[in-house]
Amino acid sequence: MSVRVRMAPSPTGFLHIGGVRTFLFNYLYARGRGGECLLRIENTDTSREVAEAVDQIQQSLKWIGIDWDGPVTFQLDSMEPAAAAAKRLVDEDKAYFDEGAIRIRMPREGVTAWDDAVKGRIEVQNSELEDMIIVRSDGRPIYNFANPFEDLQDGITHVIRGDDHVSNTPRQLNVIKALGGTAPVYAHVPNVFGTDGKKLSKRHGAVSVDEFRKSGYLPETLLNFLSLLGWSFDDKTTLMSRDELVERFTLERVGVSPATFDYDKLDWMNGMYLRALEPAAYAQRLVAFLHAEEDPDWPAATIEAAAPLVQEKIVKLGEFGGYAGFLFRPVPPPAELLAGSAPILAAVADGLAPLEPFERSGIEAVLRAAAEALALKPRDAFTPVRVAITGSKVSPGLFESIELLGRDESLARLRAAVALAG
RNA sequence: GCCCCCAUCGACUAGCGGCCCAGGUCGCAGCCCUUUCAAGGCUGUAGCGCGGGUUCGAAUCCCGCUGGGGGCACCA
Repeated sequence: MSVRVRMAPSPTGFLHIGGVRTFLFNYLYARGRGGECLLRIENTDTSREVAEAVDQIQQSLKWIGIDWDGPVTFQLDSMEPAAAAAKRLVDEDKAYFDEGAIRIRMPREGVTAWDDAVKGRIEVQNSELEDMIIVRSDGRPIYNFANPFEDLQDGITHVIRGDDHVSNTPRQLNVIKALGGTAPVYAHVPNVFGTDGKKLSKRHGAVSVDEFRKSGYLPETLLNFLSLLGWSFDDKTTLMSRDELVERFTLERVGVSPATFDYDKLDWMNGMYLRALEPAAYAQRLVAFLHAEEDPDWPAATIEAAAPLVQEKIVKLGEFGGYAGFLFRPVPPPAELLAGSAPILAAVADGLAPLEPFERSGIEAVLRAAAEALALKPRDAFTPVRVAITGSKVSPGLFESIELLGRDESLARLRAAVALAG
């Protein structure tokens, strides 16, 4: 039997990162076994909001690197056939009308059980199960009926979903039984929490794929990080590409207890991926990101030139502006950081004015000579220069920054700083 | 209230009866390197929720407790 799974997002706007983690497990499981991965939208209407959300969901999934097979399907489209199936159950006396709604007969004795691919065997006393409404009095099927009905229709072999569906499972199992179908394998993966042990939400930080993208996380980071939430390959491996994940993922190694989303570790990992990029690829991604999220007018050539200066330093592409924004706009230095440093600033300006060629090594020589002449430690001498040039005590390498800024602008900033330093 | 699930360093986890006075990664602290910040290198920090069993031996198995989470809709 070949594997077929489905990802079933609700079209509620943005794609939640916790949901993506669940989809990822579906995706990895199917792809690792040559199976199929379907995308089924669990919509209850066809409003414009839904259409937009569906669009968003697909874009987010594609961006992060999760693809699917066949056309996107919609739960709403199977409402009719599901209702018809419910009527058939009534004809077979497996269900009955109750005040206009249809209820399914649940077994009265014994247990309903299944071997969960993640949690192991789970049993529920049938006495706990009530005859559940499967179709409303207005004719619309209920989720707990429509969902397993569709899984049957779609030939789903493995239902990999969130922990919160565990208690729905015995009901759905009985629906499937009534419909005469074979139950898929169920795998309930643990939830993802925020740092306070509560469901991951906005107040913990970014939660939608879109937010992560806009902050400058790489899709490969998110994919790798998400895979490690509730799953591990072994006791040592942390960094894995999508192909490696596909090859290594198994449901057996999915954990049973909930995981906490650790933003610090995500940042670390993104830094790892960012630094591992070839300089050219890094520059290219940086340009695309900045033009889309920061300022489309920043010259690509300047960004590319600045890329190597920040690659080792920033952990998210969105941090670029904070480090290298001084290359694109004036940055008035805080006067208090320049107090008493007029001599070194002036000496550096005088030294740089005639420098030829205006390059890193020469610039460094000028700065070091100026520091030595004034008997200043490099650290003490360079700080005011850094502040004058970049507007901050924290910046990319000073010499490279000056070279990139160019002689005219550098001298202008240094001389303005001399005036400020008094 | 009833039902189900879960429980290893602050976080993600390895561990599936002896290899563990518990290993890796993030974080944190210190040191080195150093023009700032990072990166990198080194060292360190910290954990099997509690109580009973079973066993020659338990983080690993069983029971109870406590603590989390989820569910009990003509919601999805």
